[in-house]
Amino acid sequence: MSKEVRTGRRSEPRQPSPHVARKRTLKRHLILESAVRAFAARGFYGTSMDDIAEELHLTRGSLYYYFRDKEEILALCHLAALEAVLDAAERVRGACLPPDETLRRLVVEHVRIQVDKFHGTALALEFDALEPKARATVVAARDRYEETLREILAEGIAAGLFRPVDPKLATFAIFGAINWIGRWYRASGPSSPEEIGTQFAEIFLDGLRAQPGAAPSGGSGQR
Amino acid sequence: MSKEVRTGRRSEPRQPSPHVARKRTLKRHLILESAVRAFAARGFYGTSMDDIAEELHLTRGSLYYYFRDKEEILALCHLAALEAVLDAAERVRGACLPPDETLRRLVVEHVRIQVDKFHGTALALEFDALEPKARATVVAARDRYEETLREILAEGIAAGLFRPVDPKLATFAIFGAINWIGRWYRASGPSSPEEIGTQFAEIFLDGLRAQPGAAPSGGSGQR
DNA sequence: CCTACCGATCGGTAGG
DNA sequence: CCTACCGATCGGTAGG
Repeated sequence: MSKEVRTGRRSEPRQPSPHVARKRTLKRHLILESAVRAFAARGFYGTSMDDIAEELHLTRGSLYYYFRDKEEILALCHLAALEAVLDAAERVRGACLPPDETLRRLVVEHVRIQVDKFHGTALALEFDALEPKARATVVAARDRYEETLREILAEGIAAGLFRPVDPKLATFAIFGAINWIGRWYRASGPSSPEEIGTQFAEIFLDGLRAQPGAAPSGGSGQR
Repeated sequence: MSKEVRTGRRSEPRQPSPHVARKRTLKRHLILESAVRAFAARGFYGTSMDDIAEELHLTRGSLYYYFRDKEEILALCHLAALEAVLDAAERVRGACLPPDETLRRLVVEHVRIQVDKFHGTALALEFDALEPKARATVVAARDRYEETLREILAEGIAAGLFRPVDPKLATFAIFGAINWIGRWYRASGPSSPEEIGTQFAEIFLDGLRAQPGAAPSGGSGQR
């Protein structure tokens, strides 16, 4: 918060009152939410600043009071999404569960965050549109998350719990399936985010093929 | 205009010579290939007609001799990709193999087509940009392909070869993983399209989890 | 007369 | 936070 200098008797222009700063932060949140919706629907280049401003009953120009430019809004959308899944990954890993259960929970959490908070398109936005510096920041956060997933897979392989797949390709497959959700998911559809996450985790963990020992249809009573 | 006056008994203006028509068809192919590359790299809205024309040493205006507008180009890119994977699906299904092997081959073929012929982004383009009629055509072809995949899954489930997953969600998972390839694949990377397709098929068919009966690391001599 | 374009510019709209 | 604009660039089309 207030770093060092008390505002003292004179209001410094750099230091708005807490009340004003809070209002500004809230508005920034609203704008980013509107932007995520628009970007998810029509992509970065297909979304105008008017699109983002419109549903907040603002005009295009006002957005530049809150954000430097369109790219900054895109970068912050990405970073918010990545922060959310990185938090989820830390929480899930903190539980110190076996790699398969860790993976299952992370997939479910990631799907839930992606769908509920980012309209299915959290990490699927085009950060190629960002200038090098902002892109580097976003890519670094994305790489941290991908690395977390690869670690979980590597641990599972080392423990003999997972087959010796290529952790990179497996990570891309999982990411792809989750990031693609935004292209087909509709809130009015038959599947809830929880059902999607649970099914996806099941497919990635156990595959489509029935276990050789399992009965085709009648329960084997294993569980 | 003098519509009624025939120019003589030969050379109808509507019917160009076969040689000229062929040249035109070839040129159209070249333009579509350029467009796919550009759309894959920067998306539909991020690509200008100049971008598409540039690498063919044409000017923007010349494209309008070959195509009505930018949307038609996007629609034809989609349809070419869908035609390719639909052909592959027909070929693979024609072999009358068990559902698991059919699925494996189709995933490998789809990945190969997607990467080699469409720069990883064959079915991942934004057809929301199309006007209703063109979009309906593209969506119909895409639905036909998705339906094919769902049928393979349903047959496998009916045969007891696949676990009773939701065929729709499983199809979306497979599509997502494949359509996401364009976001990370680089020809200079370590994995060939064939390796990617093979690994993806393996992950979807058998999952990440090691079989209960299989040895963690030492070969069981099964194969 | 037709083909395959070009140079220039149209009306609109983007980010800022 | 809006109105009034800018430099540039967009998709698309004119005449030759």
